[in-house]
Amino acid sequence: MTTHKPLRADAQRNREALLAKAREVFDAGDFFDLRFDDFARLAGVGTGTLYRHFPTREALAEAVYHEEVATLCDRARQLQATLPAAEALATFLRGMVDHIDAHEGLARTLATLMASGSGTMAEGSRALEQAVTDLVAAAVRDGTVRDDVDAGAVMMALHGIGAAHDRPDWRAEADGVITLVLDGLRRSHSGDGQREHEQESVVDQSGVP
Amino acid sequence: MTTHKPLRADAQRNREALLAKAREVFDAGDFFDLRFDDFARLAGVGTGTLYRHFPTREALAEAVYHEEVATLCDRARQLQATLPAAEALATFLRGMVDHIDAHEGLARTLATLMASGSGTMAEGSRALEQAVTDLVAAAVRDGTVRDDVDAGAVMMALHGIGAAHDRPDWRAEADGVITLVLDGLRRSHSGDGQREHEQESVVDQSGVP
DNA sequence: CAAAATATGGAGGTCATCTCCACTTGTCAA
DNA sequence: TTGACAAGTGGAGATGACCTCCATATTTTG
Repeated sequence: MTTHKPLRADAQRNREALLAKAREVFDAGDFFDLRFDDFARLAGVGTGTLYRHFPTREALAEAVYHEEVATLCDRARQLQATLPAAEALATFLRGMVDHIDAHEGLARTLATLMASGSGTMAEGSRALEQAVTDLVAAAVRDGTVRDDVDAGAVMMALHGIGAAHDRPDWRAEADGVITLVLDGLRRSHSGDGQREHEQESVVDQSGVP
Repeated sequence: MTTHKPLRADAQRNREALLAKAREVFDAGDFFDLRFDDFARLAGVGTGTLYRHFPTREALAEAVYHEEVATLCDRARQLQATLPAAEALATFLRGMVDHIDAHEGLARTLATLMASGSGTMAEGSRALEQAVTDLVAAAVRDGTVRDDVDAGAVMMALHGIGAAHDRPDWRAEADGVITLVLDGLRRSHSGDGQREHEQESVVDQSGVP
């Protein structure tokens, strides 16, 4: 499952070198300030080789992203197995912030790619999303979390956290978002009948009058 | 204040044409699929003229963004003047989603710019942020909203909504985020002593083991 | 109206991206 | 081991987007 095509020993080595260098450059946050050709040199391979292994910047990013996501998913599963659902969710989300904080360069890179990319790294994201969905679902099942808000909303909030890395006091605000989300997720505040987000059309909405 | 430099009649006209076309292209979402040179043609001016008025894509985007933001800020002030604080905040946030929904192309464009840009449109964003901050502050003052979470967190969540425009059921999830944020903002759920986001160090955090 | 100031536009320089193919390296059967 | 075929390599150069520059055109002013 890890290797879907039998690569030649040679090719395998180059691919590895590329990925290793990519991780390095990602973490430094220099990914977009670097000519793609130069990146090949940096990794010690020719331009052609780089392009054969990873046809685009995005393809390379996705490959790196994959491992990153795998780590996070493992953590999610581990937490889910050892803590009460609500706590597992909370811990995971808090940990997520730590993680993004620790790998700012990577977060920046990914945010950029997600925003501009046309649905790239969809697969990698899907895995992470599944993990979050599972955590939320478990918490819903044991009654500590409301069931009328999709887990996707949580993903969206996380997305915002990752994308806004450059705000002056990112850390405090990121923690704030998590706090809001977690408290917002708690089961019904005013008794029981929590009305859906009905949205009564507000005022005039058209941008230009 | 609107015109800080006396432009020649001629120049003024071209600037206008550029902006008009820009708004159009933005809303269509084609902004990044278009050669910048071609955009000049499209607006009926020469390349040089385009570059003189807007040295970069970002500069052009910011100009468009400005008007957009002004509209939203007006709405915020208007709501704040006519509704109770909590309701004004809620209505504004819900309206924000409608607005982004209605101008998806623009939202997409802006998200891209915010993510990749190096702090561009900081000024435009600041105005919007101020509006949100004011709305939150008012609600805090009248006791309907907690005071231990920065308004910046709300901005961050909004950012996430704008940046994730391409998710399959964006609308439902966006509404979900707003719901979570609003409920999360309600003053203390469990009595009074709402503990700060303390963050007890979770598990192993280093990306690579 | 003439001259000075201001603005125009597009031809062409510069530079990152990506393709292509003559050559090297690895693999496998005899 | 060896030969021969497949798989992979790398970098020269085509491509095309971005931006600059300046001879020309348009406004404004005295």
